[in-house]
Amino acid sequence: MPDGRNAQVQTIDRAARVLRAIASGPSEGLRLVDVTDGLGLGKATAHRLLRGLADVGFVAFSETTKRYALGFEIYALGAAAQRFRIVDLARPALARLAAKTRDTVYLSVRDGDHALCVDRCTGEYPIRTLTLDVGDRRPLGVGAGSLALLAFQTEADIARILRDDHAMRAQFDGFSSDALGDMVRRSRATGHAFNDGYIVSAMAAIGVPVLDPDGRAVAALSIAAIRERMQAPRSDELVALLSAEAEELSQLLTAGGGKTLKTEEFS
Amino acid sequence: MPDGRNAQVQTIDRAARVLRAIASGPSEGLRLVDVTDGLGLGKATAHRLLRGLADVGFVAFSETTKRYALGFEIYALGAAAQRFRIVDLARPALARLAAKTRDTVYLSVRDGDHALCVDRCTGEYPIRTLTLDVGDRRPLGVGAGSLALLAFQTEADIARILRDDHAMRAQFDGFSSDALGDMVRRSRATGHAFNDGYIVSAMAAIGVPVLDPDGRAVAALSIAAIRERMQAPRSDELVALLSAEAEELSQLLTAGGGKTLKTEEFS
DNA sequence: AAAAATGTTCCGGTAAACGGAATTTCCGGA
DNA sequence: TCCGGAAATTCCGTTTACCGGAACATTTTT
Repeated sequence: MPDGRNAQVQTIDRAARVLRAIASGPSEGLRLVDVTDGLGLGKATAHRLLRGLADVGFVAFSETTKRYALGFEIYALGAAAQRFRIVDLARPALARLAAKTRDTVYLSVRDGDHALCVDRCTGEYPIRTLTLDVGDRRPLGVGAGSLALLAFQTEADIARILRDDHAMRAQFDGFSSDALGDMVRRSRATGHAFNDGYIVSAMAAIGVPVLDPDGRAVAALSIAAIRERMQAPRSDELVALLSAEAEELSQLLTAGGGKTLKTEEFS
Repeated sequence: MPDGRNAQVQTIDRAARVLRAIASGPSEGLRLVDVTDGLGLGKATAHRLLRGLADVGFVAFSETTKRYALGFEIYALGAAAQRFRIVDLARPALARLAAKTRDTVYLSVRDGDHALCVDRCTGEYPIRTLTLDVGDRRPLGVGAGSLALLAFQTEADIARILRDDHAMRAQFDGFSSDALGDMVRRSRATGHAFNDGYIVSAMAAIGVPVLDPDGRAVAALSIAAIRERMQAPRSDELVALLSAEAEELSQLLTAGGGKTLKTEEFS
């Protein structure tokens, strides 16, 4: 189940489900029945939604094949979500890290007071530690990547988050304001975050921030593995590898930041 | 006005407007009032829609700044719209062509029986010919890019389109099935489409197909200018430039096509 | 501290969505 | 070419989910 809660506005919830179904379907598109069966909607309802989505350009309908695919407007909206441009830029780095270390590598960005996992790359080591799925959120500070993000926000922000966000960390053990404050301090000192089995005891993770020119974290690279693979000599190598890629990413971001691809406006 | 008709499903129509408003707003996001004022919605209505969109991850809400920005789900959907990957791949080519020729360059893809303009790059020549906006649709065959797309579909498809789509070409002069059939034949023979003022009399355009390995057009590059700039010696150069870029793009597509970026599934 | 602007919630009326069923279109097989 | 089944589309009476004015809360400005 993607997100537990559902439906403040029924139509939006359903439309979103439809779009996700189409997105995860074959590239030639879905037929009406595929949507109805997949989502348990009535034919009439699904049809009405699809037509509505087609009217606004979110899906494209092929008269000849009777199939629905994602439309250009969705692509254009996605391209306008500049905050996530880093996913494209970082993908090669993730792939390199996963290949070199054989472990699982994550990319997270800040989303409000949460860390949002926006990409993941799996290495070929046989024991996999898939703690996070793409799209998952964690309170800032909980997890290596999340901690790296938190530790390199502004001091004021960190203070506020430590103070106010206690509730959203309640379900995790060992993330009281004080404990987390210590972790933040250590992370700032060393330049990287270390999660030694705080969440899942058999595994550990390292996170490093991707900094903007002001030294604020705009993203975090992290790597997770079973604890045996995160011990002394290897962990240092991993920190070095991550830091190097993060540094390179920072430069890519500031370099490419200026010449923001300006797709012509609609509206 | 983006698309003339509106509202099969009111909520979807409104939600789409909201998303577009956010997309074309500042990157720090829009406030509730910005949305209400911009779209003429009531406060309660806009608020409900925004919350619904936030619930499904289409917008992200910052508690601290009270601003709404595009959410990760929209980005993920956009990235899943593989058909439009070509836009990113082609952008450098468009930029090069616009710089070299100083004219306006377009990228179009087939969308049903229409050509859909998916990107545009403006050269610095003082007389600009902005016939197409990004997002605009033209019946297949009407316009240089559109004609290039049509001419390199399968023979059966071309025949059907010539036969059946007369109605959608009615508002354009000189695009009867016979006339268009001739244009198609000429385009197939020469490898490029030429539009010598058929639509707007003072201007002309050249289009070339971007072919897949089977020789089917998946996109078209086109360039438009006032007719004076589209005469004999220069037009040949333009055809050569366009063809070269189109060829390169074809190879990029087939090369990059295999290793499709597989972002992990949500479900 | 008051005032203005913005954000959030409430709630009854009603338009808009719902969905079962009828109709039409499409497609594969004989 | 015709037929039968599956899918797509439309119809329409029912009802629910959305609407939006207004009250309330919060934030920002003066």
